[in-house]
Amino acid sequence: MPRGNCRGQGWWHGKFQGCGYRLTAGREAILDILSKSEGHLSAEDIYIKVHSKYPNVGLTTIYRTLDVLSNLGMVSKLDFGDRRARYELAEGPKGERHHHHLVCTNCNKVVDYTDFIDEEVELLQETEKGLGAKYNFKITNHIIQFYGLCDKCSGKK
Amino acid sequence: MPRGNCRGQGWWHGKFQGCGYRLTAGREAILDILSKSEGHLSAEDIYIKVHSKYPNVGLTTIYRTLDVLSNLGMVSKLDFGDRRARYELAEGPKGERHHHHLVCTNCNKVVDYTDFIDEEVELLQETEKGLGAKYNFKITNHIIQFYGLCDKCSGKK
DNA sequence: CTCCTTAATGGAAATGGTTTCCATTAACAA
DNA sequence: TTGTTAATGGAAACCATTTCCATTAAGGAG
Repeated sequence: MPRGNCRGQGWWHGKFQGCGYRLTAGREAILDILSKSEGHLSAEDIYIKVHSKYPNVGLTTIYRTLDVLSNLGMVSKLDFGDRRARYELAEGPKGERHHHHLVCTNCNKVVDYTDFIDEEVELLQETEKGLGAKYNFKITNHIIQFYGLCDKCSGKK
Repeated sequence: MPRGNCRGQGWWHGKFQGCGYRLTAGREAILDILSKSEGHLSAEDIYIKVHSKYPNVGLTTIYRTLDVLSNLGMVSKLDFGDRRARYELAEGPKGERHHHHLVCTNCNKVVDYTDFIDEEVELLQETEKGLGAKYNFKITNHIIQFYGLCDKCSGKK
């Protein structure tokens, strides 16, 4: 029962119902936390933050909701190599804070960069459109990441 | 002891020693399998293939070697959402078979695409150079993935 | 507003890919 | 050939994530 092929324009209050999802306290709590937090939160990070405000929301719901949001394209699920998924709000393609990631494969340090984003976004939108048409995909999200060694780690022998 | 900041040009026979890594039968076996296989292999896939030829290579070594190769930028570690890492040889940035991925978030189907790759590669190389300089990263690898619903999955309600 | 269908929930238990441990082996520089 | 130490493999541990299932509640129908 994939319902991710439903893409609204506005913000989530309407987005959910329009897609057949129910709007619950837990889901609102998670979106609330996500929109107020900077950085790349793990499911547990989110659980702790949500739990302090809504103690009756369980970890399982966190995972389930993040999965839904991810499928809807509202949240990006990221892997920085530290053995747990990280999540962040996916702004619209022209969103102000749109960025990609630079990851150190040694210490797992992550740099959010916004340089070159404009050119990237332009190309990605074309690519997305072209790929969607050619392969019949309804694309909701994308990920770009560069991997390497950061300043400190590349110095060490 | 990060040694990934060592990037040779040639192929792996020399690449290893130059970086201080030892060239062992297991490592050769894994590279051999990887270079002869199409597709996105899991650690276990590789283990099975390697094991049939070199029965004394253990799964642990597979993981360790893939990690080394990944840090060297010779192998890309991928996440398609099926709960296990996938690996493939990372050709040079201008390699013939260079491609990126389109992933269905419902059935985990993966499409390798090469469309738009030229433009992408060009932009990515500039970006890589710029980012490397600005943030002092020695970049060895990158990943681009589009997520959405494939033909079949977007039809279902 | 009330009823009813069924999506959503949460806590506990299970899962399983990946890592850790450690004694043993072997790569390769001297 | 020898010595140093990286590399190995098998078993056990790890732990993020999923599955189970009985219970709750969202929201459309009347």
